[in-house]
Amino acid sequence: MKLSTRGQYGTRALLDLALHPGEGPILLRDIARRQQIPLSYLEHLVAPLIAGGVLRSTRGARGGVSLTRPPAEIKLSEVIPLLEGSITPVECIDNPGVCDRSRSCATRDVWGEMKEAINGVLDATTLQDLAERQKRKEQPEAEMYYI
Amino acid sequence: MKLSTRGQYGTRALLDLALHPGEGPILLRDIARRQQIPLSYLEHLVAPLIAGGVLRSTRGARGGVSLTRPPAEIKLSEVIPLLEGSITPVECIDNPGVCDRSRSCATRDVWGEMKEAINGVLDATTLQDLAERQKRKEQPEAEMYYI
DNA sequence: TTAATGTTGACCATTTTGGTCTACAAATGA
DNA sequence: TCATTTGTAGACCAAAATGGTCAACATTAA
Repeated sequence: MKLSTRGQYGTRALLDLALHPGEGPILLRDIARRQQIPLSYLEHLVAPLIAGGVLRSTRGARGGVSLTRPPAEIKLSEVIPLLEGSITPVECIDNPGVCDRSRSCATRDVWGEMKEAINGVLDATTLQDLAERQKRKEQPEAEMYYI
Repeated sequence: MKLSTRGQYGTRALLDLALHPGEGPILLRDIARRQQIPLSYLEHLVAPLIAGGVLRSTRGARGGVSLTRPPAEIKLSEVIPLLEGSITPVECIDNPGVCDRSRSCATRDVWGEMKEAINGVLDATTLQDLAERQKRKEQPEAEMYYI
């Protein structure tokens, strides 16, 4: 039940973009540096995000990548499948035909509930939410003084 | 975010045992046949379940494996970690030291929520629950007549 | 036109997955 | 006691997934 580095890095890259709104295209090189992701690997991660309509790229000098929509309108439930493929814990949830037992399998029901639980978390989180949490973590003093 | 065959097969094997209560040791060979699991692979899956105190084995003629406790007292949240290792989506949840960024990483929070969501489903499901669901699936006619 | 970008695809080493096979240990029952 | 029936343990293996790197190329701004 692990998230691969594709999902982890890809999400970090998108959060990085959400933290730099209205600055025009952001260099992959800068995202890679700030998020500690190998540039040549990050290049592969942006491809499915562009294909999925989450990112737009600008080539050439002063190029880079930018979000196609405001961060508040991009949910992780949209983004993670682009990076990782379906989040289903077992193939037979999305595609019952892969197993004879699907119709009458009690364990399958549980894996279905698990998928819904995971999706619930991803669907409730936008890039805006991530960016706000991140900003809060970087100024912990502010609210601490008032406790 | 996939469950490996270890978790799938192991859970099916335990469900199989929960469906045969009070019959003494059950042959691995029979579990393997009913659950369509290669016997020589199943042998490897029972080892961690025995080590984890969920199964007891009896060697020799008339041997087999049996549950150490009533199915209602065995939750999937106990069993799945034995088969799959920790269910955490990313290592830094269980062990923050693996990543510099842990302390201030907003994405990490989301992976933590995801872990809790998954654990919630597993913790709410016992082998007894699975067995009951399974029996219901195998006699769908019964309640259908009264709808 | 050239330098600065992103794009694409080939390539690769390592790890994980999903097993098989063989030798062995223990218990039963004849 | 001995043959048979079980589970146990470990070595071994092929295939796939993971996590990259690298080089050639396409596009655009200055």
